[in-house]
Amino acid sequence: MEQGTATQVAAPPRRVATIPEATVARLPLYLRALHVLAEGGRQTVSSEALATAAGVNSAKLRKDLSHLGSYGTRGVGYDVATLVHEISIELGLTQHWAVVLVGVGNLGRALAGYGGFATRGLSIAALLDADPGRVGERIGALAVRHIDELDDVVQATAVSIGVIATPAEAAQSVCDRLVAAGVTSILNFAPVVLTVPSHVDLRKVDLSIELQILSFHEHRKAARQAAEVGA
Amino acid sequence: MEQGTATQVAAPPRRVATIPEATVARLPLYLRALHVLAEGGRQTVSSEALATAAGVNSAKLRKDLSHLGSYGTRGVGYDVATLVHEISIELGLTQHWAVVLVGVGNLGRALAGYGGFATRGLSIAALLDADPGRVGERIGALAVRHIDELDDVVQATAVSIGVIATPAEAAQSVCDRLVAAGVTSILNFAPVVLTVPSHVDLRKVDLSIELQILSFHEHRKAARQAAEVGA
DNA sequence: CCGACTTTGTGCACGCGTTCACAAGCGCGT
DNA sequence: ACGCGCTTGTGAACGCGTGCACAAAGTCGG
Repeated sequence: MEQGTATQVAAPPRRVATIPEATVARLPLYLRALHVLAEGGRQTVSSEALATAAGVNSAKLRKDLSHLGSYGTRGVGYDVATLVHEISIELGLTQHWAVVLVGVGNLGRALAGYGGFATRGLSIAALLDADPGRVGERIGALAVRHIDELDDVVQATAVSIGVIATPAEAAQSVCDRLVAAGVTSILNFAPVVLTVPSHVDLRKVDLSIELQILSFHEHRKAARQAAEVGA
Repeated sequence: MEQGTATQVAAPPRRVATIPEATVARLPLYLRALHVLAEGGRQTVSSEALATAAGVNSAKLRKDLSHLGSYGTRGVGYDVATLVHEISIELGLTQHWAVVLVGVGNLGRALAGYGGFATRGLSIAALLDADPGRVGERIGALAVRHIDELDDVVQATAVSIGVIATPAEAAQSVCDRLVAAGVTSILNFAPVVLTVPSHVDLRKVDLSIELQILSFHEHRKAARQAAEVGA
């Protein structure tokens, strides 16, 4: 998230219509709900209905959408098709992004096959792995290639997003190689803290963390019940 | 997160040492970093060092830990073993939680095999699937059983946490069955918004959302560069 | 035993995000 | 043509989370 040091001209007063990070994180949610509505033949939708479908509060939804512009009609709601289009533009999904996925273990395989993973605008350009035993294996339409081909792949298909699904030990090394190859956004599934230069965007998903948070809440519930019985 | 309606006695003024949700979400991070330090033979660690290892700010770390109590020593730092213990207690990882995983597709298989998934305190009690073709298949130490055995499994092994890794269409139905069977915490990997009674904790992980957020940032970076060149 | 140094724990201020509540705006029926 | 009802867009208040900066508290060397 750190801006700093890299770009010396630094934030021109030019309005780039700054959208809050929290809003950006919800746009994909809205987009998914809208796709479902569109497939159901729905033409327009109210903030209330869309909010319910997306699992959020309607006021929040309206404020989020207001950051994109005024695409609703008072008394009617939002045009589903228009909103899909506008959100897609905002998320950059109207253009094509090539993704390279490194690490074809259980998780990597799952990600490669994940339907919603390659939503409109995003597509996996290559699957890479360090294990020679896995190289050549076909997963869906793609064959697994060796990690040493990373530079070629990035060059050839203009990859800008990398996904790391390797074991924790290999993650930082793979991350460095991705950065060196010119990848500027990285999604990390390995349970380690990665370090990247400030011009690279890094996001992480840790499957075990969510489970531990649930454990906490179970623990809490149990403690509360015990207290009630005791009281 | 909604409290409401279910528990009629509602929040006794009894101090249960309320910990901020944001802190809870970071505790697993600290725990992981501490385990690494402990394995490296480290006895004590300063907030500065631990913060770096966990990828957060040291002031934030100290404030987070202060919610658990005063386990640090001024001028020295925190005792690694003590901290591991205290965080484990807080997260409820000192007791045993049985997890049932529903949906043994690519993702389910990955989760079942995920090392960090079954951290201390959490273990997968059963793998369930609706597809008869998958029933009987062995994954690691467990055999896949049919979803209809859900109630038996929950009864027999006191399952309190359910993980949904099914296709989107099946998720709500599976969720309802989990709730009916008595599961009180659910982690959902299916890309749909699920509805649960207020006494059930629900968390979700959506793999494609993170990727779309990266797409947004790539898009932004591209737009900014274009603006700079134009200027 | 004392003083210098290190590191925790926290009071405080600030900013972001959420929610309420309502005026402005639009369509539709009459 | 006009008012009624519905829905958006947003101003304002609030609360949570973050980060700074420092006093309190402990260690260690002399």
